[in-house]
Amino acid sequence: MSKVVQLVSENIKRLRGFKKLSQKEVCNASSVPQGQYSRIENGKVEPSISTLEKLAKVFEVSIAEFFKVNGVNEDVNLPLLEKIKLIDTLDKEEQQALFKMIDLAIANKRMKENLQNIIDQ
Amino acid sequence: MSKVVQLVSENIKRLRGFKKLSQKEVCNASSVPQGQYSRIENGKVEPSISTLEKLAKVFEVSIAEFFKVNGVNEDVNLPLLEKIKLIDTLDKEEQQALFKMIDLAIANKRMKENLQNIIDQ
DNA sequence: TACAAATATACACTTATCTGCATAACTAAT
DNA sequence: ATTAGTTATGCAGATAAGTGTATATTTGTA
Repeated sequence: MSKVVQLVSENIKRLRGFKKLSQKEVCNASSVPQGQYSRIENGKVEPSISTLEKLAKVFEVSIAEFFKVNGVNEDVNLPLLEKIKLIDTLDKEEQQALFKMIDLAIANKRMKENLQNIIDQ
Repeated sequence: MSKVVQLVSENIKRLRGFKKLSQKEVCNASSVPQGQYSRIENGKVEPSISTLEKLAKVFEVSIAEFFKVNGVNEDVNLPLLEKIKLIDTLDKEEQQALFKMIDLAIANKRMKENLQNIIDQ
């Protein structure tokens, strides 16, 4: 199997692990037979675009995700938009934690502004 | 044909135009028969990963490019985007602090995944 | 160890892409 | 209008993915 097919299969396996789903669950949600899905995760076949489409829907990602190399350090100083995409891939809990901090920082800023206004009066 | 296949075919056609190549030239360089290539550009078939791989090489792009809308990946969480815009209104120091935490969360996730991959092997 | 769930494999069959080749349809320029 | 270049379409055979069903095989756990 080609390097790319290997990459796709690894990404699919990784995404399933990330979503904490069994093959059966993915297959029920995507209507891809479990046997075929197993072959895909093991790089035994080249999944068609149609199949990738079904799986991307279940994993809630773009098909492009399947072809991305998740290099280790290539996202240290990404532009803001890239960060947003990455936050999307985090666990719900971690997302919530980040949101709380963001909200806190914003609320804090607003409070400062309000205090300043009062003082200025 | 599905929306995605249409997208892929449009992207391929766009890339060929961008490179100012004829179908024949692309086909010579990729060893994809011209007839088949024409069908791909017109969304008559779902190109396989192998075929996309050959074409990506000629166009000097990642296969992921074929699945991007307007050449840009725009599957972003919109409410999150709004929050990020608010970050823009913060002080530089607070922005940096938040970004550090975001990077930390992302790095942490990457580490977990890598560990998981090692365990899975 | 034994049992159950999850995953991998087997087989027959269907369907679709891929290929090679041929040729039609379209485009542009002389 | 004719020619040359480009793109679209047709067809038959080869190859490979998809499906359904069944069954090994592995993994986790009591």
